[in-house]
Formats: sequence, structure tokens, C-alpha cells
Amino acid sequence: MLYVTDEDRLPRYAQLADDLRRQIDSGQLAPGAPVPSESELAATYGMSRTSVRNALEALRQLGLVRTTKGSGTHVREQRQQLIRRVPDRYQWEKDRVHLPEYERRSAGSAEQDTGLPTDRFEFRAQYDDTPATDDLAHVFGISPGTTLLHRTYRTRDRQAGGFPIGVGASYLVRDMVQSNPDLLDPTKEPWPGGTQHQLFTIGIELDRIIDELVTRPPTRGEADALGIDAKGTSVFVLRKISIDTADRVVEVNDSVLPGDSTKLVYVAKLRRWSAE
Amino acid sequence: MLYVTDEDRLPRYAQLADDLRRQIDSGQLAPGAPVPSESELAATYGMSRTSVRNALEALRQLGLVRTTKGSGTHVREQRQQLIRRVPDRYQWEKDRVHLPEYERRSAGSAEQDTGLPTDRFEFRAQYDDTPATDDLAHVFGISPGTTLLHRTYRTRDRQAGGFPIGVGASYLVRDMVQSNPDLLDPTKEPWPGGTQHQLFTIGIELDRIIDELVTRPPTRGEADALGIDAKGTSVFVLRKISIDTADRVVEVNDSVLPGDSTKLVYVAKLRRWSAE
DNA sequence: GAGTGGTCTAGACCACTGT
DNA sequence: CAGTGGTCTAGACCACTCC
Repeated sequence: MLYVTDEDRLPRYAQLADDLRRQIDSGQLAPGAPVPSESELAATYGMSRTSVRNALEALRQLGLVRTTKGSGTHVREQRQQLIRRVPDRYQWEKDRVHLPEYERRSAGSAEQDTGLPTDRFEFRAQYDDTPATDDLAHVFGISPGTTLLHRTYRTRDRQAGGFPIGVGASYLVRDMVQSNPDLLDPTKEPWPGGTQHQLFTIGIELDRIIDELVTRPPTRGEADALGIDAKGTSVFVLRKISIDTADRVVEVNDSVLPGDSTKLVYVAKLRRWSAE
Repeated sequence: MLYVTDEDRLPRYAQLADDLRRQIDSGQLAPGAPVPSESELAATYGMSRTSVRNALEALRQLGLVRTTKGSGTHVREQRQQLIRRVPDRYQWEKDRVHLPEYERRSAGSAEQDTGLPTDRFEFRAQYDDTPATDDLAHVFGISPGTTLLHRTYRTRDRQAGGFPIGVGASYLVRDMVQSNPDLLDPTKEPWPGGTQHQLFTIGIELDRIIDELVTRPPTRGEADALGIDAKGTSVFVLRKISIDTADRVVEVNDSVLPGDSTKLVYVAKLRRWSAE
């Protein structure tokens, strides 16, 4: 065996965590049900509240429970959310750019970024200008401080009771896009055909899209927006970089997704040997 | 502004965390340097060791420091490791299957799974048989308990002083692969041409490869193997599912990557409009 | 107002690391 | 061996939620 999985010498908090985990897995503690309060657990298990907190912290990191100040700890309702992000989707969106608007309407830009059907979404956007940070300037290959059009948005799942799916931000170089005033107008959202059609209206064709993925703990603001714990859980950060046929970076799109309830899926379709 | 970033009422542990973070960012605490001990910090900042631990926990989650029992807390050396996982790579590997062995040798299966050059790798594999768990049986579409060929491996970065890049496991249905005894022989690793050529030797052609990505806290064993903290940090779990032209799942490959030092990159190349 | 979790203190013993 | 972090105790005050 590679690893020891003894329960010989597990610390007490880990034993309590295992115990509660079994109760959740078995349904003894049903989804939505309250976990006994910290002081109650401390009393019944005969340990200090510090140890109890240590145990609950582990369960939070596993995404099994959610803690709200003043209200207590509850078993989480939904577990894992599937988010498709098939590279084919980018091609699909590109192919649709030349279609008339009424055909483009059947899917919005929200769908493009998450791969979930539009009718299941609540999508909210907000526009403003912002100077490029060093980080963004480096990605765009422009000078720090250059004015960017900054579009922030958040999406919620209507079917799951308004459960937040993600928050994000899109950046465009303002000088590049202002030739079409509609692109600066938030009331035009959701734009039929998505970002690629927006770029098409100013004469831009995409060559490739790069997805960069990292995971890290959420900021306090992200934790609030996503309804996850500020400590314990982690988030996916997905940076989508769109590059046009002149090799310019034309859009950068950062999405923050709750790590404990998101699964990302990429499909790579392969050519047949016989077709070579 | 969307989020408040006040320092008005930050708890004391968060203030200490911010303070240390600034020292690390500014280079005052250089990579590899020891962070003062917990009791020392408690004394100099006039707070309890509990609060100090709370602060260090936050820095661990950010991947800025690494704590070793008995030895202390140190500023982490390397930060972010780039791992390419271009869908094109799968196609590239597929195209090479028909090449003679001496041409296939220039890249091994290790490269396929991580996208890093072979000469930078230490790659270790180990083979055994294992009955299919419910989870794996479901993915393969077989009965639980069916014998699987189980190949575990771990990779390290030679250039970064043996820094662990990932641990993982590959599963094949034993009945499907045993017609070629070489596939059951660990001494044949690394196999020139990678998994796709291994499958080719038993008459299997892949149609598509699906990557599924989740993030979660590491198990204790994973934390040991990857050299990360068992608490605080999170890992990427990448499940690569290979599907052949008969729509059978022929290989499942689980990789565990340290979340605080891994960046995953997917590139989607788009067809030109003019070429339509 | 009663109960909850968030923060914090001032101790303690242990296993482990380095010398 | 001395010093480190891991675990643990038995308290305390606060802001917050719910009734």
C-alpha cells in the first residue's frame, strides 16, 4: 500500500468529521437539515468547541455543509453542478456569426460562457470603464492604464432556486470597440450571438480561444456573491482569452466559479484515421 | 464598486495575514525564507497563538507559505506551474500512432498527460489489478467488480528540484487489453507513443477524449505525495476519459494536481470564415 | 432576547525536526 | 536536546439571525 489509512491515531476533530460525514452520506443528516450547534456537539462528544470547529471546517472544505453566522450550519442542498465548456461551442458560436439576428437569438452570450441553456439563467451585466492593471496590460500587450471597457456580470440558476453559478468580468480595449456605440450600451445585453458576433460588428475575426484555469480561495466579496464560505472552500478562476486572426488579444474574460459545486468538462474530438 | 475592501474592521488575524503577505510580495520575506515561528509572531504582534495560526492558515490557502511539522513555516519557492493540455495534443498523439517506433520515442506517455517535455520529467509507474468501484464501473459502463488494470504513477519536475507535479492513476478493462501481454508489463514504460498507441496495438481507435475537472481538498495521502498542506490548500482532479470509435469507454485516467501551483491551459483553434 | 457562529485568550501536552 | 507546529482545553465577548 502506498498510503496509511489507519483510524488508529486520527485526531479527535477528524473522528468527529468522519462521523458527521457518514451521517450525511447515509442520509441520517438530510440535505438542508441543520447540523447540531457547535456547543451542542462539544457537549455530546465531550470535546472543546475549538475541536468541533476544526471538524466543521473540514466538512466545509469538502462542500458538505454550509455555515451562516447567527443561523448555524446546514447540510448543503445541491452538490455538483455540471458546466460544459466544449471547445466545439466556440466554433459553433463562430459559425453562427453570419446568421441573421432572429436565428442568433436562440442563444445568448451567457450560454457561451457557461454552456447552460439560456432559459435556465438569470444573467445580469453592468458596464464601466477601467484603466488596465499590470496583469491585464500584460495579457493584452498594451500599456498599463489604457482604458478598458469593463463588463461585470453574475449568473444564477433559476431552476435551482436562484443558486449563484458564477461571477465574472469581461475586458475589451475601448479604443478597439468604440466604433460601434452599441457595444458600450449595457441595455443591448444579452447580445444575440454572443461576444464573437459583437467583435464581428467591428471587423474582428477570432483565430483561437485560450482557457486558463487556476484554483484559489475566494475573496470575501466573491464568497458573498457566490454564497460560499469565505474560508474553507475554493473557487475556479477561468480566464478566457480571445485572439483574432492578426494575433491580437481582443477580449479577456474572467469567470469565478464555486469550486465545491462546479465540474468543468472539455471534449476533444479526434479525426478518424480512415479519413486521413 | 462591487465589493468593499475596507480595512476598517478586519479581524486581527486578517491584519497579520495582510502584513505578512505584503512582506512576501515586497521580497522582505524572500522565497525559501523562514517565517518567524508562531510563538514569536504571537509575542511580537501581541496576540494569541490561535490568532497567529489563523493568519498562517490563510497564507497557506493562498499558496504563499508552506508549513512542515517540527521544522516551521517557509515562504514557498515556486509559485505557479504551467501545464498545457491542448486538445491538439490528443490529435497530435493520434496522428503519430502509425509512425515507426524510433519516431514515436521522442515523446512518452508522460508528456501526453501533462504537456511538459519528457526530459524534464521523472516518471514512475506501478501496475496492479483492481476490481472496479461503483464509480469507475459507472463510467466504463461495466459491472462493479470487473477486473481493471490499474496503473499508478507520479511525476516530478527535475528542473525544479524534484518538485512533485502530480500523482495519478490510469484504468483499463483487463479483458480488453490482455490480448497484448506487453500492456501488462510495467517495465515497458514509458511506452513510445503513449496510451493511444498502446490501445492501437489491440485494435482500438479513439473517437474523442473528455476531460472532467473538479477541485477539492486533498486526502492526507495526496497531500504527502504532492508536498502540500493537508489542510488549507486544494487540488485539481482531472479525469480523462477516452472513448473509442465504437463509443466504448476504453481508458479512464485520474490525475491529482496541486491547486496552488498548477495552471491548466486549453486552446481551442477556430476555423477561418474564408475557408468555409 | 435567546441562540448561533466568529473571534480571541492563555494556557497545555504531544510528535516531529534539526543539531 | 531545544524548538517547531499539531492538537486540545475552558473559558470569554461580540455581531448576527430568528422569533
